[in-house]
Amino acid sequence: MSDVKSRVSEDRILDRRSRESTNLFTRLPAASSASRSQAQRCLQYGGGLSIVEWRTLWDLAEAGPMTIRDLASIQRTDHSLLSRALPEMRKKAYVEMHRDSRDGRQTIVEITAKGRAAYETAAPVMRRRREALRAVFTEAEILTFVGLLDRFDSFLQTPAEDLLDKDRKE
Amino acid sequence: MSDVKSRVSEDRILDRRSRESTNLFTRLPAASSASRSQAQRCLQYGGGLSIVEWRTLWDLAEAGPMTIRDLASIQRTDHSLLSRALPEMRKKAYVEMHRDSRDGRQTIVEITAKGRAAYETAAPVMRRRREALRAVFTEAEILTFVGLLDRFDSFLQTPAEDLLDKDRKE
DNA sequence: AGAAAATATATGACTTGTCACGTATTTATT
DNA sequence: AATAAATACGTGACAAGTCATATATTTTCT
Repeated sequence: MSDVKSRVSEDRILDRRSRESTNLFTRLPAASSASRSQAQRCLQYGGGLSIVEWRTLWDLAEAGPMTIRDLASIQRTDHSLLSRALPEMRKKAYVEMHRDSRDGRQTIVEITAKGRAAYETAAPVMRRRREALRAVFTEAEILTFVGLLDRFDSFLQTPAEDLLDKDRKE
Repeated sequence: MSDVKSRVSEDRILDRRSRESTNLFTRLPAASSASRSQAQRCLQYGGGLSIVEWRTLWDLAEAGPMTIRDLASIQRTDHSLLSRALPEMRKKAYVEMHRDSRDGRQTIVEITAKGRAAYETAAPVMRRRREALRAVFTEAEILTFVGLLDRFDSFLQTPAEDLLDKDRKE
């Protein structure tokens, strides 16, 4: 809808937009934001968890207690995001946290009964969403997609200096 | 690097991580964030523009003056992001803004000489980055990638209700 | 023309996410 | 054992992005 302008845009604008539509550096953030929005709306239907809360409860419910570092690694996000979200989740009694006795640096996070209840309210909604996605992409297409993302990720981990000093090879 | 743990993670954690690695809803935000970080580091080398500033100057330099709505459409982002960034850019004298005389709702944004200079400082760095990406993906692979993103995007525009009430078809 | 609907922009409140840096603890080195 | 290096986490500061809502201006409909 929003693409169809009632007023005629000038060609230079349309050209620019069309050109940018193949720019992965533009497309990925856009897709990611849209995905986040859709997830937030789904979670509204499933009890009102935030995305971070949902992901955390999901991981804990499926894989059991783990450290903040493990959660961040599974969710492919920064530990600080969890570090900030977890105290709030503990306040809501979704999780319990305690220092690891074998490694005093680590915090073990564990889901509570109330956390599991919240998870089970959201889970059917989120499962439907995943099923709906599987109706759009075949298994093979998902693997292609993921393979491209793997390669894109590894490109993104190239330090900026290496990208830019392509002449200065040692 | 961060994937290789010196301490042995339990299998349940590794299994969970591996399972989640094919979850597009996890992978896309991760790739997008990594892309943003890399861009920010590149822009540090190219004069210190923010991402929003860079995208805006790029569009204005390449396609000429346009409205906020046009910029948002090209950048596939929310207009409010631009709405907030532009006054700051005007203060830095990167852009000029004036009301459209033909449509008093619209604001026409135009690049200044100083804005163009900032653009030209950043542009070679960002061009190198795009070239580096083209060394990783063939033209055909990019098109495949973009095609998958198109389909993912259109899935994401499905309203949450439609996803969830798949039984209740009218 | 006048009322109603649509559009463009601004703004407050919020979420997700990064980075840099500090502290505590553990592991590695000498 | 003592020191150095690495690791886990917490936290401040900030960027990017969304949504809802308000306001001004056009457009459309009657």
